[in-house]
Amino acid sequence: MADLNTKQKILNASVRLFNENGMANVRLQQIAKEIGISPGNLAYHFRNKEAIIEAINDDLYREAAEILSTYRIFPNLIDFDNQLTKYFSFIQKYPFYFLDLLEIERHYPAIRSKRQLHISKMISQIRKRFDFNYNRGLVIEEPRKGVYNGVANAIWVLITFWVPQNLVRGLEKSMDVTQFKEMVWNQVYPYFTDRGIAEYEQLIRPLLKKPSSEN
Amino acid sequence: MADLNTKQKILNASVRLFNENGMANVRLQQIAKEIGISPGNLAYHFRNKEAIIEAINDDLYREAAEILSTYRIFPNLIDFDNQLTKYFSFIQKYPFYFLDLLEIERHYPAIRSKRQLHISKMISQIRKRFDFNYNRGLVIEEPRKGVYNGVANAIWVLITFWVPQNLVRGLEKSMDVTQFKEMVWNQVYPYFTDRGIAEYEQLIRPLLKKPSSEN
DNA sequence: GTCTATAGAGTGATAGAC
DNA sequence: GTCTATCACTCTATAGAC
Repeated sequence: MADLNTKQKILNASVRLFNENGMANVRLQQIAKEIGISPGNLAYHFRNKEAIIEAINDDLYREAAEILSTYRIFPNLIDFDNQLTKYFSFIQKYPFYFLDLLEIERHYPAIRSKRQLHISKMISQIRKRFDFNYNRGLVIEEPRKGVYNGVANAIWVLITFWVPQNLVRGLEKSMDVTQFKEMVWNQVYPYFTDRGIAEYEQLIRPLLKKPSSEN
Repeated sequence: MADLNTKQKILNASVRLFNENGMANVRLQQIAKEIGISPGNLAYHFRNKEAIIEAINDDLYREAAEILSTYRIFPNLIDFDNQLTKYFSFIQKYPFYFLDLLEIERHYPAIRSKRQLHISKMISQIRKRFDFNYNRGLVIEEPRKGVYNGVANAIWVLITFWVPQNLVRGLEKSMDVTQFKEMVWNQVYPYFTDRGIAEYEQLIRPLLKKPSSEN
């Protein structure tokens, strides 16, 4: 473990520096210096900066796709809660990616389409949960056409930006997965039926109890 | 109106270009070219790029502060709904600012403290509305300490990032103020008392009816 | 695979004439 | 107030030795 190959060292250092300084502000020399190699050597392993970013991007989407793939035949409330837990860790691992999204899209268009596709999948998966839970009688019928699309969109915004923005504001201390999940669940709450509220209170609410601070 | 002074022309062109390309990607020469002046002339009016950004920032905060200042002695539900309408226009006017937030903070620290202050004011004003409406019997008592701070925070994230992110995703067509406001109101909904729900349905819901698309 | 050294392409900012 | 010309600097990418 202590002796990773140079290629992997470069990727690890890049992610670390990107998270700290933002992608646009990290110089190739800085990455090289960070792991004690020369700029020339770095260029030997990655043709250019874009190649580094694409490699990171691939890793990142592999992880993201894995989270999405846990969507099951029976996507109940607990299932979604589990997914949220995983997303929380994921976003904490790559905050730069969500803060630099627009810059990435502008400078590396190849990455853009991949991302747009993933966002669509994510939102549509969230959207499908409404249909599923409507059939189970846990959420009400869509009040007007497009409402649940809107809610799914809001959930995506919160999942995607709540963590990085709190990091930027220096609130990492007061940020925990419980708060994150409760916030997301609040998006669904207005659309629960009585049965939905009952199931939520029984299955999910207990999971959102703050762990005692003495730990 | 057609003959603004050069200083104002520079600011207008800068905002336009920043919105299109992102602040970091707009060259001083590009701004100069946009309004048909030389780079030297631009430098005469603004010492450097930071001076341009600070001037825009000042305008921007003047507008933002004006919206916040409409918080009244009697901040009822309609009052908040009005504020949301104003915020929606404001954010549409300066989307670059919310997308480039992190870059601005990194490169122009003077701007950072102003922004942090404004965010705090905004969130704390949202937070105060919960106390006020608790006293009026429209929202329930805070279930646990910190919950309403969390909701106020989520509302801020949504107000701040929903519009710019939908612009980035190319969804400006399907984006309207009604959808925006309904999404924000959904944050409050889980905490309404029965009386709160009644007042919401009576006063706010009618405002959220989509205008007929034939217009 | 790794190094040193530097070419090449901008970009922000300035000098000085008009 | 406005212009042209250019300096000083930064950063990416490459050349070529080991």
